[in-house]
Amino acid sequence: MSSERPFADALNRLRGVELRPTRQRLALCKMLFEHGDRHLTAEVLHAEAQGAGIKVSLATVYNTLHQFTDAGLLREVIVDGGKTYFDTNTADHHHFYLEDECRLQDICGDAVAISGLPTAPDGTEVASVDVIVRVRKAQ
Amino acid sequence: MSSERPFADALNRLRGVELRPTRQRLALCKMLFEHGDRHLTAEVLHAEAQGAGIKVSLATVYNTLHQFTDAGLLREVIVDGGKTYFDTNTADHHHFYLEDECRLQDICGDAVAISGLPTAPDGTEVASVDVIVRVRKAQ
DNA sequence: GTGTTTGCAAAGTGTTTGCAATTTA
DNA sequence: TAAATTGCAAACACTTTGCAAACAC
Repeated sequence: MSSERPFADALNRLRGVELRPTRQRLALCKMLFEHGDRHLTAEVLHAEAQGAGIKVSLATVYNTLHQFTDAGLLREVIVDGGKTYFDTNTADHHHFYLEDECRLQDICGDAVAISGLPTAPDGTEVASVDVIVRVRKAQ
Repeated sequence: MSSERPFADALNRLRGVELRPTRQRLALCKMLFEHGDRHLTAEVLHAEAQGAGIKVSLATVYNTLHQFTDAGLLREVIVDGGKTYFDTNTADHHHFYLEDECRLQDICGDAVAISGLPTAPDGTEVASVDVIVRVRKAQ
């Protein structure tokens, strides 16, 4: 969620993770976090930036999304080969994947419990548990 | 699991789903189902076939894997952008994903229970519920 | 000024496709 | 022989990379 000072918010967010607030990063940060939780691909964010008259190259969008992910501002979600979604919600939660629309929808993590999982294979530890509920148009 | 007549098994399997038992399909079917549950990419299966002296093109491996998947002999697993794994276990189950090795390991579905999932979004129905436990080398 | 970031275009990866030649029934 | 299948090479979608020019501090 964002306050009513999107530029100041974006600036603070970047400062918080020690990324230089360049024009491109500020603009992308603003678009990403201004309107609640979002699930975007690099291409979609790039198109959105173009549409808003912001000059950013696709390569920079990719770089920025990965920097934000490394900094913990975003989370990557893999549901569909050959496409990467970036989720602005970094809290513990799961996803519906609407196959017909190639769209993600959050499932709040608090309500969901998974029981009966075996312990991680020898020598490994759990990094994350992802639940993806694939749904499609009811027949 | 397979009997001790891998060629006969492969033949029966193909007949069961009404796919012509061509030399390539027979060979791939045999490799896939002869040795218990496997998680393979097209490239790996292709390399394995080459190694065994079987002449198959990569394109045919892709086609065949998709035909087998459509026929219900295989299941696709997506865990890693830009790579598709095919799982010879079509029973309801989940996966560990060993990130360091890019390798999948089955989690039997019987033991695992997921509670608290909300109902599918309006107008949709659940196609599948995939749980992926990402693990990495314990530090 | 110095080091960081950007944009472009090229390269990379995994996958799909069109079509002539081959194989299966 | 008719229809299905194969293999090749080209095309494809998405992503990453190298490097010179532009920018932030």
